[in-house]
Amino acid sequence: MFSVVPLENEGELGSMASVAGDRRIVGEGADEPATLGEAAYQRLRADIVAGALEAGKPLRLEALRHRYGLSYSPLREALMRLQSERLVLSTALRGFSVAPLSRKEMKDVTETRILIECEALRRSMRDGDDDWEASIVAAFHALSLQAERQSRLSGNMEAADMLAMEQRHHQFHRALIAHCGSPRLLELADQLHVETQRYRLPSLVGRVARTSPRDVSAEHQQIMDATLRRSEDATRYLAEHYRRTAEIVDVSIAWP
Amino acid sequence: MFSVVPLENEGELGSMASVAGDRRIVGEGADEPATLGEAAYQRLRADIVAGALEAGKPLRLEALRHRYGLSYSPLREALMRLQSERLVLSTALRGFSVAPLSRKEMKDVTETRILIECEALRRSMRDGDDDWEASIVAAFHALSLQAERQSRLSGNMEAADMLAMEQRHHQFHRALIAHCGSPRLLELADQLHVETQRYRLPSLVGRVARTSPRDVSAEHQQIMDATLRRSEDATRYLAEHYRRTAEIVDVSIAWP
DNA sequence: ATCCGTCATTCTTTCGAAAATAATCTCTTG
DNA sequence: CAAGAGATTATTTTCGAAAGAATGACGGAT
Repeated sequence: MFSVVPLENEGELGSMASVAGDRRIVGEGADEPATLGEAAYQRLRADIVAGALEAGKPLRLEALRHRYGLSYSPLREALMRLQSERLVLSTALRGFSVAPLSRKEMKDVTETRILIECEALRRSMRDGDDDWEASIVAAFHALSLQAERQSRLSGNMEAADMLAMEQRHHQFHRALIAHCGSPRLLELADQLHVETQRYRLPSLVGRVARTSPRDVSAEHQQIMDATLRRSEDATRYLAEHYRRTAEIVDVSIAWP
Repeated sequence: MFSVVPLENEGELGSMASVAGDRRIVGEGADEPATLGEAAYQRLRADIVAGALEAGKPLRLEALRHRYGLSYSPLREALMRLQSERLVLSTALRGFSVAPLSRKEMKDVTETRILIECEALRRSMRDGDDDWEASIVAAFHALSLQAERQSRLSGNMEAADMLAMEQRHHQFHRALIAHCGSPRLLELADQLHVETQRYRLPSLVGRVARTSPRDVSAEHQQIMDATLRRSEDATRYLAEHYRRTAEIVDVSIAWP
């Protein structure tokens, strides 16, 4: 059922979609997409974020059709959506291409993300209740456990571990801002998160990124503590956290 | 070539797309869309914003097909895009519908817009040059002229005038933030602007909105002056401006 | 009457062939 | 040898028929 034809560039990561396994309690969970268009969207998105579809390269319909075993319609729909999310570019009658990466773009995404998330964090701190605090602590703990395991098995950082780590990380950051009360802000944060992933993931898969003696856990701890005591410091730490990451990615990527 | 079938509800505004006439200097300008999908997107968007496609109502493909004289593919692509922009909702195998309007939504859009535009204004004030200032003054002047004309011909506020006014208004606000240096922020502002239009336009077309003795021009003047002297007041006035508008729309709409 | 299947109907989604357009190549001609 | 017209190929875009899913209606059993 999975015939992933390698589409021009050799996909060193393959299709990393469908992170969650097949556990399903009732009819709930990260269920598989009901429609082929949705599936196309998810797989394309995952492949772009993971770098399996190289930035800047054109996306030929025929190639995609073979790669994913789908017809034009669902593919075009997915590409249309991805275009709105800035992961794909398209020119009128000349088709689609993977949106290119650039220093400038990364800077813009990072700063916009800081703007959005700091505001969301501020509102969450203003209105957050006990459950909100609890979910932050929980997410932090889960993240710590994963990081612990990771550092013990250091050396062979596999793609699967990477993804697990990445998910915990995302969940922690989302927990922080979850109580902001604005669906729009949360959606924006998610979207910007995906875009930053494009920059972080590929630069981490190969090397173990031990270039800088950075204690990410400590930074998270700091953000959480400040958040729980509802201090405006939290937003400062958060901004710093994101800027530092961007800085490291910046120097570790071979820009085009 | 134009057979606009009225699709269930009687479109009292018809398709208000293609604001700019047919002037075209070289090959430039607000040219017509190169592809049917793009055309579908623009017309659907215009019709939703103007209220010609009623909020909450389902969008049956067959009806759209007749209304716009297009086939499924371009329509679905357009709807997919509009979904990403929150103008259209869709459920897996149950098709599309016009995104509903709600007090809560409007509040959220307004506040998010304030967040984005105030930041963009701040950055513009920090980095703006002489050309930037000049374009603001120009946009303000054009807006004033239009408002002048409008108030003289008061009483019969036609849809065309409404649109012209709306455009000048938008151009003024865009000029303020144009020099922020972040494409993303500008795009977000545009998107949020479209969403707020949905709330303002329908509530203005029928009545002349003389419910409140509001001097909008004065507010614009105030914002511009503060901006030109690079005062932080500008962002406060801007926020107030948007909140006041939201307030007025709120009381003048018969919420569902 | 209420609940549960079954069937018909309506609507969405998908497919791949056909049309339209861009890109590339060939063959002139100045 | 460059430049341009014309033909050829590659690719995107559009179409409408066909497949697939949801909704509603009907009828029988509880």
